[in-house]
Amino acid sequence: MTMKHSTTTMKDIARQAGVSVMTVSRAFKADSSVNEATRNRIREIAEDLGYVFDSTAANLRTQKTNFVAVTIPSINNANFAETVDALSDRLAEAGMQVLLAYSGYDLAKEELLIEQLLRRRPEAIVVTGGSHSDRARRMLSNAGIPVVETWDLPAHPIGHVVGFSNAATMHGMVDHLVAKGLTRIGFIGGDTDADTRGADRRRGYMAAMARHGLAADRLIDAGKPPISMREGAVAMGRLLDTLPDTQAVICVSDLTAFGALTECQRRGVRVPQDIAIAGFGAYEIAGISHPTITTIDPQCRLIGTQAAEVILQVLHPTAGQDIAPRLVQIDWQLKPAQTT
Amino acid sequence: MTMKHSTTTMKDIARQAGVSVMTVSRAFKADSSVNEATRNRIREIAEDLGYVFDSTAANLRTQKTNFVAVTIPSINNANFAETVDALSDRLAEAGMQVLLAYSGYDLAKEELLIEQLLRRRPEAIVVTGGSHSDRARRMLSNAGIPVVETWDLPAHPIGHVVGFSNAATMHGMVDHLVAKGLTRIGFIGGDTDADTRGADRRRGYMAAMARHGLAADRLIDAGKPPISMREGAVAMGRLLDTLPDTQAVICVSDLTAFGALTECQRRGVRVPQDIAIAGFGAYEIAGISHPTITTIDPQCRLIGTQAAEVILQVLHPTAGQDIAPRLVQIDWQLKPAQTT
DNA sequence: GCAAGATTTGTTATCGTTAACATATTTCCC
DNA sequence: GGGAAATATGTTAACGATAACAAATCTTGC
Repeated sequence: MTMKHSTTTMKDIARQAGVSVMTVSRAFKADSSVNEATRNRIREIAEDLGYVFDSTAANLRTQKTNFVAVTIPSINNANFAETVDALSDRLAEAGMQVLLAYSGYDLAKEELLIEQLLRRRPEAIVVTGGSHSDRARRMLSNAGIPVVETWDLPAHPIGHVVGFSNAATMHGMVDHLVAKGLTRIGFIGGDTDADTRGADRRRGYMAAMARHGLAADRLIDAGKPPISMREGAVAMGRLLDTLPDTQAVICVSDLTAFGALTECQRRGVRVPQDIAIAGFGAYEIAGISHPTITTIDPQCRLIGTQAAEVILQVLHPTAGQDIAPRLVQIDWQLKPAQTT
Repeated sequence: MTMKHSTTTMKDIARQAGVSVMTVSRAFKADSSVNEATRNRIREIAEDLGYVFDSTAANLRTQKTNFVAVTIPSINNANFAETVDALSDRLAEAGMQVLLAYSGYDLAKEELLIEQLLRRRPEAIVVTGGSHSDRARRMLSNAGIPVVETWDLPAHPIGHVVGFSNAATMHGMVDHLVAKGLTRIGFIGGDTDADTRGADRRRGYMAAMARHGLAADRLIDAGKPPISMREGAVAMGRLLDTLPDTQAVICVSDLTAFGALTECQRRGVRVPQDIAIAGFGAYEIAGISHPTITTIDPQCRLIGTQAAEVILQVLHPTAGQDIAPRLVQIDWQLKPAQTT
């Protein structure tokens, strides 16, 4: 009720309740021994004064912050959003929160973020991908907390890994298309390595084509990440202009693929009869666009829950559990377009 | 280089540098007076020991945390993501970070989040919408920090407001459709008030129809939020089954509208010749789908920057500035579908 | 060369909470 | 009824940084 602007502390409550600060502190902990009457009186006074517990003090004293830091490349990406959502849900069950930051597909920015996050003393940190600046790697190694790299299988992991091979998914995709008798297969993706997972997919496409003895020379650069629908449409226009005999095109994501699809629709090019379109990510749109889009489901939510699981196991090891770095490989799945 | 697991503090650096802790503290502040040689030596030792500044301690001592708490209904929503992105960009310029939390369109969960966020002592808090539980309202009022409600124009604002009338946008949309000679106009949206902005849009549609003397009886319930593409497709199916003479349908968001569009495509119903489809949010898909979707641009990024602006003004008031609650009304824009 | 000011460094106390230990009070059983 | 165990509360110091003040050292001008 009271309209206090200066913050109320346990001291204020203690004074009013005629007890020590320690008793007030105990009154807010579930398991501590305080007389029920006293506890209720303290809680009432606290509510009355509009008291809000101060985590900053508790964090310092207990050396626990109860949150996990997470970096993702972009906040505006349904794939990462789902991973974070799943991670967050699982951690919440254990009373932990997520502190989210995003790098804008920029490793220098990521380094800065990691430093800022570590300053807040998270219990663990989850990063997207296996590529980081040297200093970022060093900071993560020295942080003394569990580190989980996700969405990738780094050649030299820093700590734990929950991910999959982006290149392998493209092998799966190329195999799928070749099995359908398609051979002139293109790829639409970014031109830089800023999106390392996108770049891995591009390399995977090239390797897979080579393995089939096919030319991987239908590569369309769609510019700097994030590459979304608009870029996909433009790139598809270029592909149709320059290499009209292309039979199939793999896009770095479903959003790009959908953009490409719309460009075909605008030009009267029939999909999949004239050209087949594949994407990545199992975004909602892949399953609902008309026609639907062949895609790879990287199991975004599973990545999140597994990352949470690793963190919880490492932070609260049950007897007989090893402390070795975990490597959780996620089984992605190819989801073919529904043929109508 | 050193692989310390127990955390290094300023004390360790001070000892090694032969100075007091205070000097170490100063060596990390840009403006403080420390001998250049000493500062460099301290910085080197810090780097060498893998020192990471401890914000939890600084936060407690200075009573400043340099972050702004933000709640949004869903992390997987491009509209809110853009607002947060813009907010975050602007705040970063002022050296502040964003702590993001999402409520899952649940006011009880929002209350819990707000409490958890306030415990971490943010400098300000930004919430989405103007509907909150009583306790949440009370906590926000008493927090003693700037509060900004966004994406809405609450009847009884808690503090500052940066938003627009969701109902008004639907008036604009209905006017637009009626001007095209369409009268049998439906609405696809949620069945509950959990998504308060969605509910406001529905009410806006009904009021606007009434104002034109038209029946607002073509309401299709698409279920509980979040309502996305799948729900839009299902709802459109129901609409076409039950009210096939409908001339236009307004959807609670562009994602829903796109889902509806695909259902029409699957059924061979021509858009916009047989039925016009409108959405909300100016999502990328509205401008790129084939055909494109008439939509309302709520200026997501502008909401974010303006919210940041309000916060910065209130936290660092320049001379002669009033301290009255700000009301920033955002000018949404109707973006008609491109007629081919 | 020396006082006055500028620069650099140190000392002490503190932010709000809680672990660890100490003490007071109650309960319970023989 | 007395003493051990259980329960309830208090005291002290600490987490790691920094504001405020104090002191030491270096400049500078005349």
